[in-house]
Amino acid sequence: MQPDRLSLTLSAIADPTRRAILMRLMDGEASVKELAAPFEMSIPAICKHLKVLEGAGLISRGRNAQLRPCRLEAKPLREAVGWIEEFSKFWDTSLNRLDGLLERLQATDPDSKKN
Amino acid sequence: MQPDRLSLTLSAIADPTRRAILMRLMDGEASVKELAAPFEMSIPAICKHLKVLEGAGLISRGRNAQLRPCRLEAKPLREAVGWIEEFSKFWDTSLNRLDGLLERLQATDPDSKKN
DNA sequence: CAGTTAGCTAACCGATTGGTTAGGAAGTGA
DNA sequence: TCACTTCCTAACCAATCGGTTAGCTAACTG
Repeated sequence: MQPDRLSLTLSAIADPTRRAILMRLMDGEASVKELAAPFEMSIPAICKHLKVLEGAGLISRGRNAQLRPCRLEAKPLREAVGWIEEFSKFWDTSLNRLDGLLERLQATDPDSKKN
Repeated sequence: MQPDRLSLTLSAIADPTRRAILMRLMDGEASVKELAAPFEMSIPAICKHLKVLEGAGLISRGRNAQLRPCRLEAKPLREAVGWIEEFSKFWDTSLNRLDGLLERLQATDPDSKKN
């Protein structure tokens, strides 16, 4: 069963390497080599991550001489935001007050951050 | 390397079965059997999904006789919303106009939809 | 007590994931 | 032409994922 678009998007951004790549692309287009630089992994590994991101529609690729620059695409993530915000809405209406209360209670704890 | 909390959350909701379970839990607590009913898979399979959701902190479990009811938990998904909204913000400010332009350009296609 | 119900773990399986190395294609430029 | 750079695919590998069945515990019920 091929996964639906939302699942594709979410599993694409579930990987920290791929999120870091997306963050980097917020500063503008970048080549594969530039994207790979911060990581301790091979170029082909980065290529695979880029393929996943492209498959989810989160990036698109251009062509400039030998370079195949990547840039961000907006739409699919909007859908993900939509889904998650369904839940936000639910929690905002029914759980926010309890949530705030809990945080306040934890804040009264002197300095032990055990959670 | 154990994954960070955000990755845990996102990969938990990347699965359509688990999203359906969360949706169901928006209507209130439910037992494992109740949660399993709509699906064509075995109870142990559902148990595994519940374990993933619990591991991500998205649900918690109670105890009532033989039942071990599940309920939603709010916090981890908030973090996910936060991360994704970082991107929304970026796109809203810098890409929306380009986005609209591109859609208009694609709309040179015969009769196409507006939004 | 015996029998039923709810839920779990263990062991197993095939498919997918996330990485590697090797090697090749395509473009640049001496 | 030849060398170099950039990026890709192919093949492989270990680990994880998503499901199964079998069998167990714990709690209710007759």
